Amino acid sequence: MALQFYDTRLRRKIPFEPLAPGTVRMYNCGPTIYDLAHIGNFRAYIFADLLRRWLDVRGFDVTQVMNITDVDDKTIRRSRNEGVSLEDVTGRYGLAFFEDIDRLNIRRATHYPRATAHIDQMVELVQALLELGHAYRAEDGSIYFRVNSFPEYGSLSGKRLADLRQGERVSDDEYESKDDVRDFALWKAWSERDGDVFWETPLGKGRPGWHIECSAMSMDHLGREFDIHTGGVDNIFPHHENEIAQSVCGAGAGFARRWMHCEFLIVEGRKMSKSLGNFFTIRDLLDQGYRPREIRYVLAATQYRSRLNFTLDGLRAARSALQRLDEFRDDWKLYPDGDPTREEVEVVERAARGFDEAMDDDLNVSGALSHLFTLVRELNAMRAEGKATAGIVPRLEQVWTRWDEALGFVLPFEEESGDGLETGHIEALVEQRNEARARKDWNRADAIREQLAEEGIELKDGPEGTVWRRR
RNA sequence: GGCGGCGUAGCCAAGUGGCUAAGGCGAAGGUCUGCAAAACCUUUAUUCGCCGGUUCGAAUCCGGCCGCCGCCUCCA
Repeated sequence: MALQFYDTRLRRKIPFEPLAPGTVRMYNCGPTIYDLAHIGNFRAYIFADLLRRWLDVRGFDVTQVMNITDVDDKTIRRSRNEGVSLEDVTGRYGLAFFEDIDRLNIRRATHYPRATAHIDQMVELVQALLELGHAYRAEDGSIYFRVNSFPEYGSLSGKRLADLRQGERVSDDEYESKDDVRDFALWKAWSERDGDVFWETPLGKGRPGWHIECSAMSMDHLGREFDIHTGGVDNIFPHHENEIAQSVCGAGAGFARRWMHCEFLIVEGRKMSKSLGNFFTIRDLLDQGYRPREIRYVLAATQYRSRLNFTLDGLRAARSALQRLDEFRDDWKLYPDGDPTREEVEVVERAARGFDEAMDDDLNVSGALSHLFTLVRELNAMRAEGKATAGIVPRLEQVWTRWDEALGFVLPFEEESGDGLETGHIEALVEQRNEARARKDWNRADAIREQLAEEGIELKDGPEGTVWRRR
């Protein structure tokens, strides 16, 4: 089966063919850095990461752009509430964001453009929209996009322009000067509330609207037309709908070829919210003793278009599952010499194929994992029967590495395995202990085991020998 | 009101017309073992919210019902 992804606009899976063979240009809606991101946000970033990784594995040359929103209502409000500068707030939470994505083993995107560094591009786009008659300046000096000027408006979300009249909750005085409640801000004229956050531009004194940054930055870094645009389902309307309108009208091009959106997550079966006390940041979970790798596993293991039920139980289950993978890797060391058997080769190749097919089919990570775990079980069973051979290990290692490239949690993270102890030193002690055990000198053997335990090394005695692992 | 989604074993979660309904966690047995710790193996849904229908054949398609949920102007 060929590589295919679900397209939000078409509402079905379609084969993936990039605009330029062999290269993919992708834009991901990124964080607004006004506070710590929560696990719901990270599900979206993990989704983008899984997509990017799979395209990497599939041999595409990927240019990945994720925006950083560093000026909007929320960042401004926060800086005012704290009485600090906007840069203070965005600097702090921008740093936290990168710390968190590193911890979660999310690959760095090619570019992380910031809104405040692209004011010129936004101004240009708004000017073009004004000239083309798609935008107008309202009494308050703000500039709005005229939704009526774009007949295709609503095609992504499946909303018809005429239906959008309904929810007229226009009580907010912010909207008073718009011609039509459905119109949205491209440029916000400076107001008291903005304090010292403003730019003097040909459009006047003010700041950009939220939607315009993604249009300007994606086109700046990826061109007027690119392959994939991702985000959370909540971005479909109005954010992405507005992006399309601005971009297509302003640049006269197709903008994003396809749209992919990741579902929400809920926590313990309920919507995540601060009032329910089920609101988690990455740091909250780390403080409770959960590991980044376990968080990544949970966020990745459910197919991105399904709603994910995030539970602490699930994190514990992830720990057990990951431990099973680690044990399996350790056990390769014990496979007796010999050429790979036909059966072994079949087990490995079937799993390798199954994994690829599942991932090719709209990133079905759950399906891919089932093939991975089936391989673990089958090879373990063969080993228990003395039918596993060291001859299979090179191929196994190759496949395993590919799986880690794709998922990012198959091999242990560096930070969790390395502690500076010399391998030679450990193996010498293990050797000494086994000599002691052979002499039935249990005191000596136990002393060595304890010594190693204090250094964070765990021993596992089995019929084929002793393996050690860093805890 | 408009648009859309979901309901699969104790929990999480694939599968969306046809081999025996993936996989993980948990649980129960067993193996290994100087002790210990762990690990490994096996078993664990005659059935896919309920009721009808279409079909040679449905968890998968259609209709109805019950339950849960999302979006409808700045929330991943």
